[in-house]
Amino acid sequence: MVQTPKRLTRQQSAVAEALRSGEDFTSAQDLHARLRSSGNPIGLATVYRTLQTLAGDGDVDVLRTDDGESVYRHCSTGHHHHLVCRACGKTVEVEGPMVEKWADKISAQNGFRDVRHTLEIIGTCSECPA
Amino acid sequence: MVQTPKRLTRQQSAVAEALRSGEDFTSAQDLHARLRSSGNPIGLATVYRTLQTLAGDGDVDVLRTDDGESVYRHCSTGHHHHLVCRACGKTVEVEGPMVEKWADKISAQNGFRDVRHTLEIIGTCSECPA
DNA sequence: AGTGGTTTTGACAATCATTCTCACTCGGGC
DNA sequence: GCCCGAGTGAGAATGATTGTCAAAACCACT
Repeated sequence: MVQTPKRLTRQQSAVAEALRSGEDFTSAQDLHARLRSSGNPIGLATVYRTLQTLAGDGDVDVLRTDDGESVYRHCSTGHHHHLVCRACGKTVEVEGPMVEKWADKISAQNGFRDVRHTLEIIGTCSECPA
Repeated sequence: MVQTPKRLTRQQSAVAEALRSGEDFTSAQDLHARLRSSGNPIGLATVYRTLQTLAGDGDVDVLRTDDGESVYRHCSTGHHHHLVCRACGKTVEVEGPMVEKWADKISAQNGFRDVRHTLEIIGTCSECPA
């Protein structure tokens, strides 16, 4: 198995940087538009590719909005979940050790292996009107 | 506000029935194909519309597969979560009262209102190879 | 059973995020 | 500086979902 060389390109840095500086979840399309308008020529396909790679490496979190769009966010720390405001998009990272344990227990009880889980909580934050 | 009459059509029954008889999550496309091939003429758009309605009424559960396809499943009982086999699609419904409480608590602590959450656990079940 | 007014349907076009294609470019080891 | 394969990008392709709108079906009323 030959390990593929990992080149460091301007585009990849740009995407990673843009994600790192953003607070909230961002769609690939948005990211592309933002990079473009900030004088950073980059192809849409490249944005998608880079995001996939980053997500695969666990450097960013991915989740799907209700309308089927994938959104990305830079996430440094280990496993955690998200509390998202449906109005303004504000995101709070939360941890729930008991949830992890519960999921593991349930899985074991049903004979499931290699288990992963996703948990998202969406609501309206205190700064947004009803 | 005049309440729109709810007509009972052959197509709607067919979709509801097909969902009720199915065990696992099914995509709209699959459902459409299955209805068609079982001698039940129905339009794709109608399948989507009906599924949306059913989902809105809380008669079916919706979730998104990793590749962005919406899948539907008939779910009788109240709020619960799913343990899904990534290989064969087998689905186990599970409840987690403590998870609900945890989610509520976290939300309250962060000042969120009108909170909903989604939790899916995926793994490989005991009957599927690694 | 017939009629009318409205909802629902369905074939097809349109949309839209994402992926594919493939010729071209550039990073970096020599 | 040279080379070559990984990386890029413009546009086409894909594929699920939604919109359109004339035609069909439903139901209340006679």
